[in-house]
Amino acid sequence: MWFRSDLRVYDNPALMAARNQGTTCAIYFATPEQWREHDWSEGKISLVVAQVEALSRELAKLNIPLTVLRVERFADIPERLACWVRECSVTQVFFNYEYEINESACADAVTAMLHGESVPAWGYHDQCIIPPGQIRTRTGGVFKVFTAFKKVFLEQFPTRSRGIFNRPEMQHAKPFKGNSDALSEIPVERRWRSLWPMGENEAHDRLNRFIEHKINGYRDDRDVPSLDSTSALSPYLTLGCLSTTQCMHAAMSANYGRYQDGNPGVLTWINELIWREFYRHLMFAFPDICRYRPFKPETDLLPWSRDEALFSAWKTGQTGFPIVDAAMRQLLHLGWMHNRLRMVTAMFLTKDLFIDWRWGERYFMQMLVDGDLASNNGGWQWSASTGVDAAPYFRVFNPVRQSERFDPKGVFIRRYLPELAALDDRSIHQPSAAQARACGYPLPIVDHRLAVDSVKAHFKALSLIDDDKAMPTVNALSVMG
DNA sequence: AGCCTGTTCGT
DNA sequence: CGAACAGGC
Ligand SMILES: Cc1cc2nc3c(=O)[nH]c(=O)nc-3n(C[C@H](O)[C@H](O)[C@H](O)COP(=O)(O)OP(=O)(O)OC[C@H]3O[C@@H](n4cnc5c(N)ncnc54)[C@H](O)[C@@H]3O)c2cc1C
Repeated sequence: MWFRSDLRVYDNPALMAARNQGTTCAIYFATPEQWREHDWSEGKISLVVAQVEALSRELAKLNIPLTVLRVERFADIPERLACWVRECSVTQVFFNYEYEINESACADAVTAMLHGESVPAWGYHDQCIIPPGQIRTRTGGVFKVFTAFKKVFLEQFPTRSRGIFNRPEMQHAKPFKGNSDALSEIPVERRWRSLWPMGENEAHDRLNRFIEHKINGYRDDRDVPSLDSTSALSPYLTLGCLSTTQCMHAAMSANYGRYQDGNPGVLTWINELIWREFYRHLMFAFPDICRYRPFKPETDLLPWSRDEALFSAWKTGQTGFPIVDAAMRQLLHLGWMHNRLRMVTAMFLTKDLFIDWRWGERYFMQMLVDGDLASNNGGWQWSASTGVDAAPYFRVFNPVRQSERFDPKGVFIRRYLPELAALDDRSIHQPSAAQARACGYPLPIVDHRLAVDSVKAHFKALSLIDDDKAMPTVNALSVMG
């Protein structure tokens, strides 16, 4: 069994298939250089190391030895894997598919290399509730609108989704001794492990606690960051400590097994799981997502700003907009940010500062413990209005309005911006110049109104190009300035 | 899962 | 003078 971002023994299709074929051993490749190239955060790397350690203990209980090898890049994997296969006399290899281009190319190269050794390699779909590519429009196309995708997803859920797999049965004896020493060479930070304790049991506990205590209120509370009312399961899902299939079934169990009607909290949470599913299916269909291409190609013509000073103020939480700054400091502190605030901060970067969404996408990836290409790219292209089913360009968030709506008493702002704690509930969303000075807090780095007017003009110029195909692109752009 | 502005109707 | 709604971006 070749493990990647599917670091669990429960509900693991490839592991189950391997075990059904006979005596099983497991391997994991730590690829620090590749992780760096993929902008994995320090936190995510620390957590993956912790999770592989935890996995090796879980596998040991089943008498399945785990070997951890360190190579720099994916390109080194096929040969090392083939070597290991020979050494251990492995006759078949099992793995779960990943849909990012480099990950899937790596699995293809592994399959080809092993084929040369007459060792078959079998891939399984584990990341999606319904395997990508299976949800189709009537004409066989790919859904680009979420609500349409969701409708068909729910219709086909009973027939196209797999059931949950149990943990495989214990083997009578370990074929050989495992070795995860290579993990100790990877530098990790303690902080992340205490913020996000790893282990499959931990993930299950958190899922159960969420279902027991929070899912009923999820519809009404999910948008209020100070309530901590969401599951915070995303880091566990990203590493594969838990599958979305397990989440789906857990949610249904709190709703008499139903997924289309009943408990509104459950239905809203399932809706979010389907967003994750939607973005993964899209990445499978459009792998160009991994090449920093926007869904709407014409938006590449927008004259995005390259202002490093503004970008830096955003990154460090010094924009002078309290809700934005509190959110960015939550990201720095936890390696995680509430969904509402991801939208607010992404919208602020791309619309108020008019900075290229790819800068933000990359920075999020470098900071998040739940960094996931499909969801992150989906979220950024939604916010930047460059995506399929994205926010229309004119539907711009006002950061102060968002703050008043979703943090009315400033509880969240005070948590991350203690320097503003003394301000009253009304002005904390938008301190006056005098208040800001007194608190040692920056003045707003942009005029929201002006910024919004200008960004709308840029997008409108684009739609002119789009409407009038006869007009050469370059001319339209130079007219716009 | 938007926000602003203007209008109309009621108090 | 506020709520409710419509329309534009
Ligand atoms: C700009 C931006 C960037 C994002 N980057 C990431 C990312 O790198 N990794 C990531 O996992 N999510 C990302 N998201 C989606 C979402 O913000 C997080 O999944 C969510 O905040 C995680 O918190 P939670 O586990 O408490 O979510 P819950 O509210 O408990 O939802 C449960 C699960 O559903 C999925 N989910 C929820 N909302 C979304 C969504 N909007 N899109 C896709 N999946 C969703 C997640 O897997 C989440 O763990 C991003 C969203 C935006 C707007």
